[in-house]
Amino acid sequence: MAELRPTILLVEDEPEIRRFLRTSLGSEGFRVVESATGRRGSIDAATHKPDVAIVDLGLPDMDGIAVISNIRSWSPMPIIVLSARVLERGKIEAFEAGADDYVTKPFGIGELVARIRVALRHAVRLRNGERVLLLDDASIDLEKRRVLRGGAEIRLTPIEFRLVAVLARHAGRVVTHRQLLREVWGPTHENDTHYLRIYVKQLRDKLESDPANPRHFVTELGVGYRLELAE
Amino acid sequence: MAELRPTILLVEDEPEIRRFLRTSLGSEGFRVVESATGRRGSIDAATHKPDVAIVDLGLPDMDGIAVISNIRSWSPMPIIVLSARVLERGKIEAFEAGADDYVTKPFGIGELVARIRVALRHAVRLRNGERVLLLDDASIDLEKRRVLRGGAEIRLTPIEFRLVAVLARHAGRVVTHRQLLREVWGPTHENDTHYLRIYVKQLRDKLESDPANPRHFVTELGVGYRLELAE
DNA sequence: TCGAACCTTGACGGGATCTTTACGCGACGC
DNA sequence: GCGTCGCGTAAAGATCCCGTCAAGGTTCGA
Repeated sequence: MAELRPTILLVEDEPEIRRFLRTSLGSEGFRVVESATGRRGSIDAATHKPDVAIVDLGLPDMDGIAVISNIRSWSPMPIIVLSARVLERGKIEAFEAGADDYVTKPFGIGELVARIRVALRHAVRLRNGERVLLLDDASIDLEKRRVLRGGAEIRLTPIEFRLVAVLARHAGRVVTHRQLLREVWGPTHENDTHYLRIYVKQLRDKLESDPANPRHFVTELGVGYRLELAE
Repeated sequence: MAELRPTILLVEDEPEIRRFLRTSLGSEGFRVVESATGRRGSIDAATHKPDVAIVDLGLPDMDGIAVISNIRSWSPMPIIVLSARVLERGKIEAFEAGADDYVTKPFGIGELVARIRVALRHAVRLRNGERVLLLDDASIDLEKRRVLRGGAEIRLTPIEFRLVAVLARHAGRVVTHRQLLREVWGPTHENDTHYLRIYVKQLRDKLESDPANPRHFVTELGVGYRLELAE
């Protein structure tokens, strides 16, 4: 019969961390497949088709970024990055390569499990290719290009709409400043992160129930923004 | 007596898919007319005057795009495209040829039925079997090319009529400037957005109860126009 | 041949939208 | 404690887009 537990691929070279995660995640009800190198990780991702991949950035043979790009070239599976570096530009590179989330060592197992659960939820949503996004308070119909909030229609300007559209396409995943700017304003404005602050605020004002404490348009400090949909 | 069930023309070469859709759509209350080739499809569209046409893009004898152009040259009937290609190219071409909606294989029958219903809802069938669009104040008969308002007939010029027809086919969703210009004036006038302003105003003057505050011919700033039908 | 209906073209004003500039705040490192 | 960096906020200026009016120009039928 089919395996019911979600499968997690763990690409990590340090044996102690592997052992630690094997037992912790196992007791949380996950099935764990381990790869000690980037090369094996890329292969195991294809053969085991895990529900989530956890990739350490500090791999010996192959850069973790390469593993991410590799997986992302053929699969939309959620990828969570594990890294010791705190404010490294590796973080941004990881997101641009297609990572979904990022956990810095040392990390609490509770935090990691929570992020895995979030990633699994998103994956389910992605599979039905929903074209109507639900926020707590509002709904966004990408096809009809319409936004409703409490029954009333909200007007979005062209740029505002393009911005939600890009964020929505990567819903639940961080989109870097550069990516957003490139897709909305074009490659010539890749450095005008200022625009983002302005327009994200406008979207919050229009779509968040409490714009001062955004629950959906989440800022990832130093990296970019993430659109979190309703449960 | 007249057939009450909506008629659907299915232009599809693969027998299994035809059989699958014949039974599924039949049990949903539709009458299905089948054409195995593009050539026959173009003919059947004219003879059976279906309420909706479903066209597969991967036809053997004649490209599905050609079938769409063919139908669109003489009828505003809703056309839903069926295609295995994930590629954007075919999609865009289909829309530019005049398709109204797009479903990619493999598709759920539920999704297809929903889209058929949407396409049908745009036109209301009257007692005598005619299909007309209802605005608060006026009614538009696309087949007979007649517009009534408060019992009296309103004259639309050829271009005005083509413009409502295109908007009506996509009722409820935005149609871009480019698309409108291409379908009404032809590809050589894709940039003359000025025409649209003029003719949209004329349509508003003729069909809106308060032309200064249009409720049906809605402008989407920087994007295009949208026709909003009565509830 | 003439006129009416229709389509095209140009000009202008107002408003929505985008861009630019400025400032406050908290986190962080020195 | 101080300066820097990234972010949020606010508001003014510039720009773009749309609606409107009106004057040619063309087509078509009377």
